[in-house]
Amino acid sequence: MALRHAVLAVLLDGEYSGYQLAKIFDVSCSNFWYAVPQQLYAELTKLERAGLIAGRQVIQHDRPNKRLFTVTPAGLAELAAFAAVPSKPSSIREDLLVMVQAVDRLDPAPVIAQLEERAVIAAAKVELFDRMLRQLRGDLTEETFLRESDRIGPYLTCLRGRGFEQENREWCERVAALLRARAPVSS
Amino acid sequence: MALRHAVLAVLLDGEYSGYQLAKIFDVSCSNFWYAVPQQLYAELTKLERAGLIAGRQVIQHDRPNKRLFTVTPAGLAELAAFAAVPSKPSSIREDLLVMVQAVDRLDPAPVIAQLEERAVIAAAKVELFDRMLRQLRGDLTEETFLRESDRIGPYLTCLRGRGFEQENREWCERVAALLRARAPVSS
DNA sequence: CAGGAATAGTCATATCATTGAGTATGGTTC
DNA sequence: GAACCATACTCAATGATATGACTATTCCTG
Repeated sequence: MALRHAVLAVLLDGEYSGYQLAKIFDVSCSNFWYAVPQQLYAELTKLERAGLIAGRQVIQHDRPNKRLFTVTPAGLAELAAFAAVPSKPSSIREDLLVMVQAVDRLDPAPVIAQLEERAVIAAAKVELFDRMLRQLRGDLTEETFLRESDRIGPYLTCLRGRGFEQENREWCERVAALLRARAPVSS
Repeated sequence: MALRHAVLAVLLDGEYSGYQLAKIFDVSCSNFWYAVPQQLYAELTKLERAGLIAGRQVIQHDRPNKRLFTVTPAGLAELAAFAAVPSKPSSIREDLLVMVQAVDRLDPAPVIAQLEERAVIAAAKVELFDRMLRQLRGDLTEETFLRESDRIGPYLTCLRGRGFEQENREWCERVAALLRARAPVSS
């Protein structure tokens, strides 16, 4: 029952189609939730049936028609109710950490390779988030923007995503260098 | 197919019963994977049937009997195969972030309360991880331990857990303070 | 004009995860 | 001695997620 709230939260920003949502929720740029398109289309159907969002058909001539969705007052109330109940911390589940946990008893080479690859990915995401942040705050300083803008939610979640990826990158680089130094391998 | 590898990775450290594993995988101290007891018992059954772990019955007189499990050579091979295939980054899914994403259109009071609560929880986990790290490295310095010990996997994952919670704490505190400053509320 | 990419979406299925309720034993505390 | 907690584990039902295969349209490129 949480994907639905993530969808509602994103639709607060404006009308989106399932396809557009799919891009927002994609791994490459989702800073607070991830979902595949199929999940989103299914969720949109449920949300519409529940009266929490309203869809309208848009006829297009240059590409397939689409349906754009907006949050209804009932949807906003649902979000408010969601925000009112205490949430549990999300659980950590990361394959790469499992590998590092076991690395003493395994060949470290593939683990090192993955750590280095992940560090690069994390660095790219940090840069992506930096671009998103700059775009969101326009020509204001961060401080001014956060004090005065009336739409800071996406900026704040983006900050969290940036912090996570920065941490991730530093850890991956440190661990990779360490494992390399301990067991000099060719790869 | 990832819980199974997490279980194998933990069982590398020694014999454990399902009940002991359940404690290790509990939210309060799991730094790289989380699972409820029922999942673990089910997974242990599957792993034993697949020959990846071996269990032995231990008769106890002061409390119920238990079964202790160890990784078999086949299990170690399975872990090695797992570490060899590239893993996907885990997806972010955090209720609290969904709330912050939507906070501009909601009453900020309950969100602020949850952020402050979460900051306290994160701070407690940082301290817990610090204690675990100290215990793991004994009287060695971190640098010496990481260079010379032959069991650094758990230490490294613990470092990642600490970094995550530290980041989390700082973000929660900052965002809570910011939202408080923007909309002075009673709560 | 064939092939591929982008847009826009659907269906089916299998596995995974969550939740709640149980069973059983022994020790401790009030 | 009743209640409660810790150990140790099981079963069942539901809900969420992941995976793969599909349909359809239009635009752009070679």
